[in-house]
Amino acid sequence: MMATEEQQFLEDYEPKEYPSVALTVDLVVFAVTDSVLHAVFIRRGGRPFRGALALPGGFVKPDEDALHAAWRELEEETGLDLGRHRAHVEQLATYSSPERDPRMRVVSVAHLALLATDSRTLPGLSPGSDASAAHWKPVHEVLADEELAFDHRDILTEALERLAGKIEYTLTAARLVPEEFALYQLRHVYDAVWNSRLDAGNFTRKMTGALTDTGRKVARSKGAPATVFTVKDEYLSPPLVRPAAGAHR
Amino acid sequence: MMATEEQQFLEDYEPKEYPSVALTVDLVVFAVTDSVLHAVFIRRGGRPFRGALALPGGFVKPDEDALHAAWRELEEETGLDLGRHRAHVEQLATYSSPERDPRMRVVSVAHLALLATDSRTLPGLSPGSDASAAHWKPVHEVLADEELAFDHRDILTEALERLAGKIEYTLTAARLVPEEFALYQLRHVYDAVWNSRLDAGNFTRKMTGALTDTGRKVARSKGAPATVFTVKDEYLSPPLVRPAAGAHR
DNA sequence: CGAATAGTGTCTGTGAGACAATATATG
DNA sequence: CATATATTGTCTCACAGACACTATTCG
Repeated sequence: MMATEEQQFLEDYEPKEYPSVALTVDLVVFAVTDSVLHAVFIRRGGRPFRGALALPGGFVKPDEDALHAAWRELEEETGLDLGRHRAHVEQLATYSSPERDPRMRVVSVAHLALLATDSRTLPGLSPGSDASAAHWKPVHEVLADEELAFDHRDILTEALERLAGKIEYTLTAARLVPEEFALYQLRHVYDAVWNSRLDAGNFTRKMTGALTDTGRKVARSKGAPATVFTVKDEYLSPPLVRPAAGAHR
Repeated sequence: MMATEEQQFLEDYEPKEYPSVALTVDLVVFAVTDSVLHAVFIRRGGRPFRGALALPGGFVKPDEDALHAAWRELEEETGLDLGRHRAHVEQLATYSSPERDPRMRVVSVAHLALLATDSRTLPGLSPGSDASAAHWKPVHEVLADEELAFDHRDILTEALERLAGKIEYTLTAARLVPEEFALYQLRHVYDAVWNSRLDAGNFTRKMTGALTDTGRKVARSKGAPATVFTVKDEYLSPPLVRPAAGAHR
């Protein structure tokens, strides 16, 4: 029996010495303040790509899967208290070019992380031992002006496109806003991600179907008080349509 | 300088002995015949999961990325002449649970592959050295009746959902028919994937905007001859909406 | 009061979906 | 001619988007 299994093993995995790689996760951590989409970056101190911006990340440990590693790194690298920020983490894509890290073969499973904010202040990054100066930066400015290490520009771009697409047909945008929120907060998330100015009236009508009215109101600096909502349905039907700016790739 | 780099290396990659994994690709290969969606499976001869169906796959080599490995395995495991079938391959997701293969730590990057058919015959699988009895099976029947090895049921389900979602707003369905095709062929793809019966008239009107009329016609066994089209736009605007059956998840 | 904002009302155009009508092929 | 299919036409309903309007609050 044992011999059979061993034989079978060899049959399935022909090469006795199979290739092995180092497995990491990279994180695109998004949050929105004042209608501006921000992400967490780390300024690289050493080679390669010294001085460039990089995404937080780290190794996947032997006893965890990639998603678990992403959550752990999110906590370690950013020093965030994730319970307070109702984080959402999902897998994006895997980057496996043999040349993506000049030092060694590193395959990275990129993840998208969304943190809730009150629309005024970004989650505080209290640098832990790992966190070498992790800080928030406006995503669109970074993409326009900054050099990004490794293939992190590709990862960031893909993360942005994923988010922009996903909020069309889901209430994923609510992950970037407190559990109880006013419609203007949610609308600002859409504006930040889509670089748009959605009509407040139409937005109200289309969203309220998927939301629960708490009955409470919240005062703004000026104007009428806004109703406080919570999410009822995770999916939007019919979907919201992204206005012209780059709708198709 | 050399010392600095070494020092920096250690700074970035703290653990001297970083964890390593075996990296593989798994393939979900789809094709459509007579309005039925099929996929390629391999009946497992040995443990674990003896007798269960598995997806084709294999190791990612040291000098290639996952997508390249997927193309290579598609050729090797199925013995297909890919040029003839205008294959489309894209990354799906990465499966990294430490227990997904009881023998060792294997991380797999799942890929979706689409093969074009003339709607009558499936691409012939000429088993190469690797291909231990790879064969086509109807996807919905397999999901209903068969045991699937490892986490391949999850992978297959995710592939199906990805395809079903993607053909809503792209002409990805055209990857499953010849380069020049009649509308009924394309419609049969939608019916196979969505398990639907789309109205032929409405389908014609919505599709023709994204297609180029070749001017030629093709005769059917009965009825009027159908116009032959090619793809003009890769994206559908406005998108096609999937009818009720399982629209949301 | 004036300015700003929330939420509703209204109108118009587009298009989806159901189905009829017409044209074209086979046997 | 009977039947099957492609393609176009027609009608109705839903809704998106633009924008006006009302209500509510702050200074």
